Amino acid sequence: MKIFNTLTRTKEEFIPIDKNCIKMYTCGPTVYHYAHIGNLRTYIFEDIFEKTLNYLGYPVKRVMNITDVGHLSSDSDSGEDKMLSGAKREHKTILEIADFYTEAFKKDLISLNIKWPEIVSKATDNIEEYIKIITKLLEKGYAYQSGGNIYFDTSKLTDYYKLTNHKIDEMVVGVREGVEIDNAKKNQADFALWFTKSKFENQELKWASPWGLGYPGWHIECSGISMKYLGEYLDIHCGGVDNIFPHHTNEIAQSESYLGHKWCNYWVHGEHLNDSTGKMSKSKGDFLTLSLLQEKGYDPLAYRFMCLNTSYRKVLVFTYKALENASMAYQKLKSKIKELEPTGEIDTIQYQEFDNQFKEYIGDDLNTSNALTLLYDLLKSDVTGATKMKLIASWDQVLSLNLIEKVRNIDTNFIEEKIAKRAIAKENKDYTTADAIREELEKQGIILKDTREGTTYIVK
RNA sequence: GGGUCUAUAGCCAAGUGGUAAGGCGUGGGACUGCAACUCCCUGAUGCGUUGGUUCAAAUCCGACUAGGCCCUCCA
Repeated sequence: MKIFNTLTRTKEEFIPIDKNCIKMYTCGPTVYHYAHIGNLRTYIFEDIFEKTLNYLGYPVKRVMNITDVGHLSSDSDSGEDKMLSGAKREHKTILEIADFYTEAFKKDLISLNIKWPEIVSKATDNIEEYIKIITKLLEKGYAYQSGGNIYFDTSKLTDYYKLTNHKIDEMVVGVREGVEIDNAKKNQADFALWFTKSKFENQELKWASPWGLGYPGWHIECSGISMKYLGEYLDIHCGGVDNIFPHHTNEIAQSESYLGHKWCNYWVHGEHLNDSTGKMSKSKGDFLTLSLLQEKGYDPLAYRFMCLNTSYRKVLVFTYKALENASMAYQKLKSKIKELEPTGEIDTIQYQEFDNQFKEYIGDDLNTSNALTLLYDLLKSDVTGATKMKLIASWDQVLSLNLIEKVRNIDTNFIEEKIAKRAIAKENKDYTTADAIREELEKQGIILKDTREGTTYIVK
């Protein structure tokens, strides 16, 4: 398959280290609040990526972290810890906050048919791993102690900015408001690996380390967890585009300095979901959660469908009009599929042709848009119903849109009786009764359809 | 200021040199007691503007315009 690699900024042929076990790491959430649907777009993309690899015959070992400590709102020793501010906001302990929002996140993923990664590990469960790495970085001279903290020395690297092409001399310090200059750092670009002195009085979580009681920096967490579970060589590392700098840049710096060789071959980033004013954030405007969309009557999978209609590498602007559009399209697609009957034999030649085309599309940098178009082409084609249904069921392993739902058990006698009663009412031109029966059944998800040959029904 | 990405019909969007996929919506029709569902028909001489390369450009190159994102919070 082909995939766009941020490292080279080109679409590359994917060459696995071991085709029998693809090693994939995806950055997980900081569980200090609900996820908004923009956050979730990234997990939809990663889910499609993992399932595409599976569909093309590659088993995947995927690891994801849960950040429950150390994520400051600034990377110098300033700003507030996100977890801490979440706890303060809700008058709970950090552990309570972490557990609560981890569960909420899990529910969101289930609603969106996103597979829970094989290994999910909490930042706080791997402290010894970070200490091991930091110790070695100090030994090798890539890190230094200053002002009570341990920092990574970015001046030791010549290719620190290889992921972004940033030019150090052109960088503007403090573009964002509220960024404080940390005087303990040797270079402005240096980042903290371990904090021992904390400004926060209530810093609940601290661990013993060779440098004193403290807690890890944010970036070390992903390197530590990744190397612990996936070893020294990684095939794929994913995340949202916002992670390219500084998070992934720093991960590369510390991991490769620690290992002494190249760490990860493919860096793949999902673009953001914006609103009409630009980037979506939890602090500004509507805080769009999945449950809010559900309250408004939208199926979470309609949102998944909306994401799949375009490329993961393009900014998607969220509007209710766009969601409405996707929702209608998704419902229509499902009802079309519902009317399929598994008639005829499975035409193996046609099956292969369609399936190969599908693989070509999703294998082309996850072109889900073309994959969906192929689905419409299939529905319109003259292949047998049995072939169509088998293909759709198979493709849905990747698309995960519940395209083929199990028909629930229904009392056919009951429906037939109602239809008969309604027919009599219609004979007598008693449309009030006829419409009442139609409505009654509709409430139970049974849609009547009057045709020349009589009344039939479909079950929703 | 530097980096990076984007611009295709009312909306979402594919397209990577061979003459503009697909979906939603709109309008028309079939079906219906009326509907809903479904089905059929219906859209860009045109791909931000402008030069250039080429037999051929939405696709390649230059300039310009508009906008997004990053430059130590984020997915």
